[in-house]
Amino acid sequence: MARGGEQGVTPQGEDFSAWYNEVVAKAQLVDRGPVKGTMVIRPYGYRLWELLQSELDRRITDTGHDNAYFPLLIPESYFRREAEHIDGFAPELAVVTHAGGKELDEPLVIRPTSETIVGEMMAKWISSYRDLPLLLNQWSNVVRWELRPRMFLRTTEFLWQEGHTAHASEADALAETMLALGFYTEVARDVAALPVVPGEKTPGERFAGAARTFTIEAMMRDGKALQAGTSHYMSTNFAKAFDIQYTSDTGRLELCQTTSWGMSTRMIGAVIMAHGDDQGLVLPPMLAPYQVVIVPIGRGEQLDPVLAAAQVLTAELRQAGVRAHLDERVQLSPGFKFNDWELRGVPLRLELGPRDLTAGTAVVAQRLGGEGKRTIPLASASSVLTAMLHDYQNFLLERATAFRDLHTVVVNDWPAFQQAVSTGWALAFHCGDPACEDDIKTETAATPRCVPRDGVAETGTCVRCDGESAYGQRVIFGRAY
RNA sequence: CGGGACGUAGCGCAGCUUGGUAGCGCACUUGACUGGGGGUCAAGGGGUCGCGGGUUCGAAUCCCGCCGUCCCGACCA
Repeated sequence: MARGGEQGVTPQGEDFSAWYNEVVAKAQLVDRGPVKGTMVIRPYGYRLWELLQSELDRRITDTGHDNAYFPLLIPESYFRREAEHIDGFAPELAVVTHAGGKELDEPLVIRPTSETIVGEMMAKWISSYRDLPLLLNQWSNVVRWELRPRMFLRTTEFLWQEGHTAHASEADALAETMLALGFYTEVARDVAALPVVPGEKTPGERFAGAARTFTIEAMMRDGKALQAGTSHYMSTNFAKAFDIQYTSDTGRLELCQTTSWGMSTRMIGAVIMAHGDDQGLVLPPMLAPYQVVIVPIGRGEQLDPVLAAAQVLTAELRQAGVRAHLDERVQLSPGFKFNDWELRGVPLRLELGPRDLTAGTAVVAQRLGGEGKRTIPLASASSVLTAMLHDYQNFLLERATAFRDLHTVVVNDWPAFQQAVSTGWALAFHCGDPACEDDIKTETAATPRCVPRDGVAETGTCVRCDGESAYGQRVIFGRAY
């Protein structure tokens, strides 16, 4: 077992699922709920979501979006108005048929997403081009009755942010779609230390009812892909279904162009699977509920001055903007606490004992990537730790980027493709035929993850069927969660 | 809904082949010693062995049925 500071390894293959479930439970992020696929998010796990939420919400509201709240229960008839939307969501809807002691005249759907009810209200709120753009966002919970739930990645109920906007022109709506994709790319990279690849979904992977679907794809430590955020351009599909219209400056009645975009608690699963190792969770400082944990050491009368100094230090660090936590649990040994906090992903640990106190120092250990333990002067603790947290955040991003690049292979033939998607991603030409996508999935379990946004314009023949490349560039294929 | 595994203390498991009235580790309680990498010793508390039926003097163990969970697929943020 690796000690703090050493490079951790993550179990591979079949052991990866077991490892993931164990980490989620041992780090005390969640418990299983009584209903299959639901999770009780514990305080430590919820704090991760809060920190992610605040970073994302700032970017959303700073760009002119307003938070609002729409009802959890949606009349079933709303879903029927957009044909593709209902087709896509029907199998996973949870429906309330009884309430108030009797059967309802019309069943109520527990929202799986809010396009329909937001669309209904947008139609009432928009009448002139002067009302556009309408930029709304909602923080909410949604329910989707998934066949195979998995903590954070695919729970029956999950928390998310859903943006819904209406625009006058296609160009404005597309710009909005890309703006949201940019929020996600930035939050993933700068907050979660995930080097995601933004790009467009192929037609077969599009959101039900969307004209174009964009995604950010993250690579997990077993080489699989995870869609960590998504942004949709709806064209006038929902505007037609819900009569979202405006009178233009030339007096003509026009349909709005709408968008929707979301990021969910799945992001926490991505962080666990992209950074974690056999010692447990690895958290980037920006997301860590506790960035520094102070473990006081000593017994009996020796402990009192240590505790007093630790309390002063904790206050100082908090003053300096560091999320510091003093572990005052008397019944546990220091060694136990070291392991406990490593398991829970805390970036830095500060050991403070009688020997340090007389020397005016403390011992720092970094969860990953450091050079073992380091002794620092107490007087400069806050500046040293702040710098270390900054470096550690960058280190995790660089490490994840190197991992992703190492497991992404440019391929031109089928054997190389099969090899690449068995351990990571393949960059390959594809014909765009859904039947060919299905064939590839049957053979390798890999699906097209996205057409990368920053891809190089290139042409070639399909890696599977030798047909003409459909996207003018290479497509990322990989197995996915 | 297919394919596989498993249900025994709060958690993780052994016992089942070859029936004899339940055990181990962790956790919990009390005390002492301890405390710089998951402490030691001592004493304790806690279980309708998933549910129902059958065979038997006797079932956690053998037989039949049911229920549930997890993993691999199909659905998906």
